[in-house]
Order: sequence, then C-alpha cells, then structure tokens
Amino acid sequence: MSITDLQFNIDRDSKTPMWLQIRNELFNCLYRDELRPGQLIPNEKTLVDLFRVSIGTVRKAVGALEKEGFLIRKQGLGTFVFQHDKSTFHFAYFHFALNGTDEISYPEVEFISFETKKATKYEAKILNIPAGSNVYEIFNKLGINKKNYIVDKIIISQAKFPTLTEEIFINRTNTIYNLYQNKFNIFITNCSEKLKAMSADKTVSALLNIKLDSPILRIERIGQTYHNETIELRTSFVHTNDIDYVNTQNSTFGDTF
Amino acid sequence: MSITDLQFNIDRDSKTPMWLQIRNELFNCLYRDELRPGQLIPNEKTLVDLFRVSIGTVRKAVGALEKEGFLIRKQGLGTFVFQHDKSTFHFAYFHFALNGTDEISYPEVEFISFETKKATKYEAKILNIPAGSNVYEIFNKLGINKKNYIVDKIIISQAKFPTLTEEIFINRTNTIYNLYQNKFNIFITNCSEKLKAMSADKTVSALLNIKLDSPILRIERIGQTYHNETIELRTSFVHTNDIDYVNTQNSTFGDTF
DNA sequence: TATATTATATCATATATATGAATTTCCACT
DNA sequence: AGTGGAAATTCATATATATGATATAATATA
Repeated sequence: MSITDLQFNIDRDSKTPMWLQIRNELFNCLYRDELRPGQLIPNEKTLVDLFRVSIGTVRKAVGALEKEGFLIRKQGLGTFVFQHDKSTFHFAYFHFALNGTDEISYPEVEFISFETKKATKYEAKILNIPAGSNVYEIFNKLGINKKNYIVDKIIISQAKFPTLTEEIFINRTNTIYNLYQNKFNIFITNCSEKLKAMSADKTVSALLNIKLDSPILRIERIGQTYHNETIELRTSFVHTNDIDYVNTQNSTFGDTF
Repeated sequence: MSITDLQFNIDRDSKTPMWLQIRNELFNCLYRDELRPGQLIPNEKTLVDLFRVSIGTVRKAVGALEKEGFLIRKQGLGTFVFQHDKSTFHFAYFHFALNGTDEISYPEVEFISFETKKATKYEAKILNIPAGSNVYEIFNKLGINKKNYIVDKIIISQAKFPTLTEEIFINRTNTIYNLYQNKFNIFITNCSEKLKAMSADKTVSALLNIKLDSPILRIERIGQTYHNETIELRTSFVHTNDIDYVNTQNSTFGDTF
C-alpha cells in the first residue's frame, strides 16, 4: 500500500486553507508511518495529481513541514522524511560547548548500566504509565575531548520498547533516537528541558570524579513523539566547570509570534 | 526621505535569487533605520513597483523577514517592523517557570543600583571596547509571585548610551530592550546564553536571602544587534529551588538544517 | 574501460492574475 | 451624536505557467 494509492479529501470550502489541509494529511502519513524516516516522498507533480491542486499549494504545504523539520527537500533529488542520525543529531538535543568557545561538538558516549526496575511515582506520572510499571533505567557518561562531564540517566517504559535489551542498546551503531526510530518505530519529535543548579550527590560525584556537594547542573529532558506522547525521561547531571550549556536565540523570535 | 523615494538595484542575472536580494535590501533598511520599530512598511503593491518584480516575489522576501522575526504581517492592516515591547517580550529572553508548571510569566523587576565604572578586561573583550572604558553596571532583582529568585547584572558601554542616567533607566515604562530601541536607536536582534552551576557568593546570597555557597545557576547572556555587534552583557544569578530554566524545542529542528 | 556528453527527474524561482478575508474608514441614516 | 453598512485598503490563498538549477542516469565517444 503506497501513499499514492491513498484517497485524500481536500475540502475546498473549508475555512482551513487547502495548503494547511494538505500539510495535515501529509503529517498524518508521517504519524501513521505511511511515510517512513529517510523515505523519498512522492514528487510535486504526483502530489498535485493526488490532491488535485496547483503546484504552488503543494509547495506551500511541503514547505511548512520542511520548516517544522519533518521533511527535507533536496533540489534535483526529491523530498525526504527526516530521520534521526549522527549527521542530523548536531546540537538539536545537545547543548554543551567548552569554556570560551561556541562550538558544540558531538559528545563521546560511555555506557554504564542497563537495568529493569519499577517506575517511581514521578517517573510514572511523566511517562503517563501506571505507577509501578516496569521501566528501563539506563546510565551513560558523556564527555568531550576524552573528559567526562555528564552523567545521563534515561528512563523509558518497557511496554513501549518490549524487545529492548542491554545488548541491543550497547550495540547500536547510531544515536539513541535513531534506535527508537528504526527498531521501535518511535520517532522523537520534540524535547523540553528544565534546568536547575544542585549539589552533586555521592553517585554523581563519584562518576564524574568531583567533590561531594560540588555545584552541578541538572537537566530534566522530556522527549515526546507525535501528539505530545511522552516517550523518554532523561536526567543529566553536568559538571560545568569546563563546559557551558549554550542556548542561542537568533533574531527577535520569541514564543509569541 | 521615505523608503519609497529610495532606488533599489535588483540584479536579475545574479545567482542570488531576486526574493533574497529584496529581503536583503529591506533588511538593510531596517539596519540603517530607514524603517523604524513599529513602523508600517509600504504595502505589497508599492513594493512590487519599487522593485519591479511580481507580487509573489515580494511576498517571499517579506515572508522571510517575518519568519526571522523582523517584520510582522497583519491581514487587512499592513506589515509592521517588530518592536521590543512588554507585549512581545514574552519569553523571548526570559525562560523561567515555577516548579511543576510550564507557564512562563512576566517577571517582577526591582531596581537595585546603577553605577558607572571601568570595564574589566573580560567585559571589554565581550563588548568589544577598549580595556578600561567606562561602562554602566546595573543591578536588578527579578521575581515571580512576590518572591525574588534572580539577581541580574547588566553591563553596557557608556559610549553607546551616552545620555543614559539612573533616572532614565528607572523611569522607563517598558522593557529594557524597548528603552535601548526607542531612546538610543539600538535594536537587540539576538541573544546567546551560557549557563553554569556555581556556588552563591556573599553578595548574591545576601540579595536572594539564601545560604552562602548554595548552588545557583549563572546565566551569561550576550545581547547583540545587527551584524553581531555586542551591546549588552547580562549575568543572571538564579536560585533554582522553586523555579526551572525552561528550554523547549519544537519538532525536529536542530541548528543544522 | 574511462571519460565526456546528453537526457531525465526533481525541486527552485519568477510572472501574471483572480478571488477571498480581515481591518479600518467613511458616510448615510436615524 | 450614535449606529449600521458600504467602500477602500491590505494581506492571504489559489491557479496556471514558464524557465532555471541541481543531481543522477544513460549514452556516446575516445
């Protein structure tokens, strides 16, 4: 069943503009996995025939999804579905630069542990699963230039990753989000982070080789997929003496426009 | 001298698309202050005649500047130059939410002090001014719901704000960026923030009424205007027990697309 | 076989035009 | 003076079409 066999209903009298209706139909194809990460989508002419609109309208719809980051257009080649990848990973979800620089490099990741446990009340609430459900708790250390600055704790629901094992996790050859996407059909579409300053506890100070009670940055990141379904709770503990969390806002953009 | 009297040169044979040339010409009008914050820009028909292109090309150029946040289009009214304002301030440069909420509210600002001093080496480097130049050092306390969580230190070059006084600063009726924009013709176009965890020193702990050496978040924010000219160095010291620094990234956008 | 050329597919830019939607302005009417 | 509705202004959507730029595939040539 190809996308070109599907029937699309565009209501020409709707108050919703046609380009937005088309954008939404295509978005639903992404959500329903009829268009998969990395896949080439039908060319503009085909979409024109599918939706029975002019090419300008199709281009506006595809352009919207491109701006949102779901599609990637390549002149001369075609339009592709975005996929999480080492090459596209760059800084979308990693924000650290060495002191005095603005360069955000790809971190080195060192595996620590992979356990199955019962979700705490808080974890269950965030992940929207029954209290006491099984979750995986995965620890990693992240570093730059051979020095570790970050301890990462990942909590994900076992129910959503039923076949995940420590081996699969360790032997992945790409990013964690790429693993979610390719092995479990879960596509992380947005992340939200909350930062606090805290004191390092025994575990973290030992792992990062710093003094107990050193000030550290704690980042709680919630990774979601389509329709704001929360998939991952990731907590990072960061020793920020040599690195900074960098947040750049270009131009006058706010959240309000 | 109105913008409609200006001569614009669009090179139809350039490898740069015409819409981008027009976008750049309009951007330069903003930069050169020929189009001022809040001002209505010429309507699309006028721009069509000015640049001698079709309306689609004009709309693409204006649309680009709108996406960048420099212009705001209002159907039925016209297109306006963005201005910093309490109503547009919302969260572009303020990122804090009370624990357990995602709501970012407008902070309460309490003035502490306004001094003229010599720039430190570091401040001079960041502001790109001679070492030892005069700068204003302004302290504020920021709070939410009548409780102060943030101490803010602003450093700006006296040379760029020659007529600024404590009275003018205190008696402003709008945001600080609005003051820069309306009284000094300096328009902040982008901000970059670097975050670290630290221990509260004597001054900060006293101002925030917390224990000496409590872990705090330090935010170093650099505010720039057109062409990355640095205007402001703002350092915030934040007690994060009750509030979080929130950073939300919608969809799959990274910095790499 | 290796290289240069040509053809093809696909997205990008640009024009011209028509109609619709949102907002303000103005004027007739009470 | 106040109200309601028509007119004017401006941006938004949509169609139809032509040409250009870019990348790949196929073909011809040395």
